[in-house]
Amino acid sequence: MNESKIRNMEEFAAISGISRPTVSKYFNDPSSVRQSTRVRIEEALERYDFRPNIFAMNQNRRLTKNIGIVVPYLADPFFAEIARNIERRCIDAGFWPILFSAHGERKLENDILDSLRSLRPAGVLLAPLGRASDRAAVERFCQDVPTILFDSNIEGVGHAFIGSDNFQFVSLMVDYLCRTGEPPCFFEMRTPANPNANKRRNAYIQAMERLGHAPQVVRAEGEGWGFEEVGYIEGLRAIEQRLLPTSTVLCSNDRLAIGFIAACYERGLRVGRGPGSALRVAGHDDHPFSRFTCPPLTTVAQNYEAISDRSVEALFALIQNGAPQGDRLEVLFEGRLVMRASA
Amino acid sequence: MNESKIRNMEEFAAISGISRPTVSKYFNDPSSVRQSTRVRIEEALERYDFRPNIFAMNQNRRLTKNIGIVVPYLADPFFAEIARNIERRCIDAGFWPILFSAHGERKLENDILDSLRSLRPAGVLLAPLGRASDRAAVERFCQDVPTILFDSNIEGVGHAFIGSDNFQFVSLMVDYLCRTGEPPCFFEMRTPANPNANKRRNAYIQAMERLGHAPQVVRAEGEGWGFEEVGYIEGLRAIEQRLLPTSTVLCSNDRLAIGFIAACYERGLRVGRGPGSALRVAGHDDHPFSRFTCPPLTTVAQNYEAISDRSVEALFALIQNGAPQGDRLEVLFEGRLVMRASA
DNA sequence: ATAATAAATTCACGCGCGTAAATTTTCTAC
DNA sequence: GTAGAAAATTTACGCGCGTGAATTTATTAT
Repeated sequence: MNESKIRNMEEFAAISGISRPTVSKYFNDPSSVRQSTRVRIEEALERYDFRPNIFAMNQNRRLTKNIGIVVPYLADPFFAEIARNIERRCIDAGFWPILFSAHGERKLENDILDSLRSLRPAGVLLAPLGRASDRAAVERFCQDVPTILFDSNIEGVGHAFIGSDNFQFVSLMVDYLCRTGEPPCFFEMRTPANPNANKRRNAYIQAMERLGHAPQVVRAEGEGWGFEEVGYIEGLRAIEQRLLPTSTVLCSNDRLAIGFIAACYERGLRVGRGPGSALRVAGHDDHPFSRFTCPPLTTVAQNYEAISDRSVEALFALIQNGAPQGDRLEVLFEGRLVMRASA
Repeated sequence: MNESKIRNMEEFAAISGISRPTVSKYFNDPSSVRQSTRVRIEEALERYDFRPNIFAMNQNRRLTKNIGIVVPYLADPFFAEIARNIERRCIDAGFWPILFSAHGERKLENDILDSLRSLRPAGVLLAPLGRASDRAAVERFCQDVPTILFDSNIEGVGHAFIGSDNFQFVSLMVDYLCRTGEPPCFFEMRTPANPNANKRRNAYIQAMERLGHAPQVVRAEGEGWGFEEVGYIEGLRAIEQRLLPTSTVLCSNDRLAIGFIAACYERGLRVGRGPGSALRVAGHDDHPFSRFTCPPLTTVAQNYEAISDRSVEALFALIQNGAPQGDRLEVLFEGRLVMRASA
């Protein structure tokens, strides 16, 4: 490879014997130029490895190839995994994904939306904070930028929502738990950050009533995104103060369950479904760490890949075709029961 | 606030009654203009909320305000936490951090460096993959872009390295374990992805010999960044095949230990330091999840904040003063023993 | 071979801002 | 009040590329 002293597209066009506008066309869509031209450009490309200046490109294009990915809390491996999937799809489609985390903070989420706006992205995939989100701000943003919401819904905001069917998740698990033992109580945070939590509680109540059992919700105090910590602290308290009405505990999500199991262990309560076990514990999400709790956590698995794939797909459609004609798209994926040793 | 129909700096300069070049100066450094001018600009800014076009800014500036942050594996909450700290510092200093994860893949790391180059960043904070990194590629990159390596060192590459003192980590733990019970064997991956692992093994051997014990290394098979999985699978195998020469196991890192503890639990081996415990298990790093294993994991805590702070500090110095005169800076922070129930 | 069509090229302008040089205004000190 | 310094302004150019209109060249059909 010749040393690349190519400074701009002008020079590159010169040495490859093609006009600059044609080269420009090539970089925006290689298939838009004649085959013979394309070959010549690509040959020159191998010898000189030139890349157009991103800033100049983005300045002049009506729409950039940027795609924003916003998650509420990146220290949660669940979002890291989803972000990874999404990133890959975007890159494969020739886009430039940029990842942001709100780190659980409302102000940061708003700042991110502001930054994103000035990046003039082709589209944005947004998993909002939920309750902590600034609904008005998100709404304004979605009016300016094609945005798909995922994981956590804000009713009526954004051009589509892709997530999980929380009702199906919870009834699946409640059915299973009732079928195999004592009906569960429901362990959740009193003021959950995520709107999915509310859906899950309601689904729990509904499922229990359907089966003819009395629903019993145990509420943990605590704020923020340190769910394991809350599950642990409040698990200890629940055990000590005998707040658990049953010996089967269905946690609103796996991270709470991870903390709760740690509390059980510390208090010498054996978790599991076998004889000699004091307590059954289950969760939702199939968090990456759920396989490594002691005992491994029985849970309902989110369909990570389906969610990320479908979100990206919806965004691409939105970018190409503009806002859809009909209603706001909502896709909810079903979960899969993952039976492990904890319940 | 008046509706912002401001389309560019020209218009904004006009309505605020200041010349465009002066406004430009203001945005590059508000303190570089006269106080009275600054006030006038900021008043206009409140009424019209104009923001300069990022792409046009970056195109013409010698150096952008972008700072690249590259981590090897974002699904590891350790890196998510560090990234968060770094992001915040950069924003506070008026920079624009952009986060990338190599997701454990060499090709992706190289791609990221390529992308980063075209972003013309003021500087980059890079936690390389380690063994899987393309040394030559990273080296070339560091020659073009001011780069600080952190967490994982590549000898001689980059303008500085900020990390942890693995020797101190391990001797701290070995001392503790020997002082309070049987000397530990060392559980690690046979071909660790991270160069820190090699340092830790050597440190273990050295520490044991210093104390007059025979070092015993147990090697786990397995590749990649799914450390918990490896720890679990190989933990099961080690227990079944009675490969553990002692009843105290020092894991190379916490994620391995998390998997190992899960294996112990499954095999009915009680982990802990009390009577009735079959095995003591310890790790290194104080991974965010280590507090929630069963039992909670005894470990050596990385100084997350010191590492991220010092890295950012070193990068800013590098950006301002250019390459330093003397040797490549290497800063190693000491760890803190965190005694929990597992050992 | 010629006409009709498609692709490539040339030409020209614009995007929004950085920045340097020259000039004017404002500030500071005496 | 004036000289000198400092800040602001004016002027002018350039960054690297997108893009549209007009023109030329290449391709395909007749």
